[in-house]
Amino acid sequence: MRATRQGDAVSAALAEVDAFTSAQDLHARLRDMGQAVGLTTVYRHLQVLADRGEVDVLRRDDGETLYRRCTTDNHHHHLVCRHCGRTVEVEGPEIEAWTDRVAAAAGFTDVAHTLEIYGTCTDCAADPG
Amino acid sequence: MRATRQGDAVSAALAEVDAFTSAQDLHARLRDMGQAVGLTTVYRHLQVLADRGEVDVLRRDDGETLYRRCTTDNHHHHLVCRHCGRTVEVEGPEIEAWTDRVAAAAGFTDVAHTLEIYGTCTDCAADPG
DNA sequence: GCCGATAATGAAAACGATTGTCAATCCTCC
DNA sequence: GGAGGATTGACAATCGTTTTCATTATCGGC
Repeated sequence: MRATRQGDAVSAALAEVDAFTSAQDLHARLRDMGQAVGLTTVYRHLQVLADRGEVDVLRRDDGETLYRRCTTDNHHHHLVCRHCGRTVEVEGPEIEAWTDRVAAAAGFTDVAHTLEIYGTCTDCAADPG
Repeated sequence: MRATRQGDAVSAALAEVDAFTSAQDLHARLRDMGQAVGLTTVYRHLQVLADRGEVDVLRRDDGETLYRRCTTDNHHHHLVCRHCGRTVEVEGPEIEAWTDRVAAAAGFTDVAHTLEIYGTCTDCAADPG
């Protein structure tokens, strides 16, 4: 992919945000930064980054898709604040072992899993605004 | 909620399907059964059943929402065939303990989690058509 | 068994996130 | 400094889902 102002801007915006963020939110954030990028283009870059495994993808209950640049390349899960989106990455080898064991017991192959933990972070618990 | 032909039909259709099923799929299934129910009505009943905890809800990667009448009322997870939707319910007390422990360590409160396991069931592995 | 209040239905329109279209624009390599 | 091909972005289209609202059906009271 070519280096473009828009691509760089999307990557930079992602790097600045710790929380899981939607495409629309990033679009607005870029506009506010004076780095306006078309919404379509934001979606496109997010898709490419997701395909490459450079961002993690999460789907909110209401259907909006959230993206986040994670710090580790290892398989991990997320502890996500349901108010502000702030996220802690967690690893749990015992979880992987458990899911593999359960799936094998049922005769399932080609196994993958999704696990996300939702809660209220300390900041949001202190300031429920 | 009043007893209606449509409500009964939706519940009956759900009872007949083992797999996680979409609203649109149920709608078509009902029509084929000669028990046609408006799509809007199917959505409405599914929403009510989901709110009551009588059906479990799952979101597919493409955004479609899937529903399933589960056999246990206990908190459990799903081992879902990504080809046919056939589902095995699994419980994992150690998972609950782990997520609670991890969340507490990070200071998160009001914790919940989602965990689904996806794979290929024995039937679909035998007949990849 | 009938009636009326009111809940349920469903066709069509609205909605919202996302994706496709396509002409204009921008990189990159020569 | 082009030429050529990828990238952009305004707009329209898509698709699952929800809302609207006039019509229909249910059920408690008579």
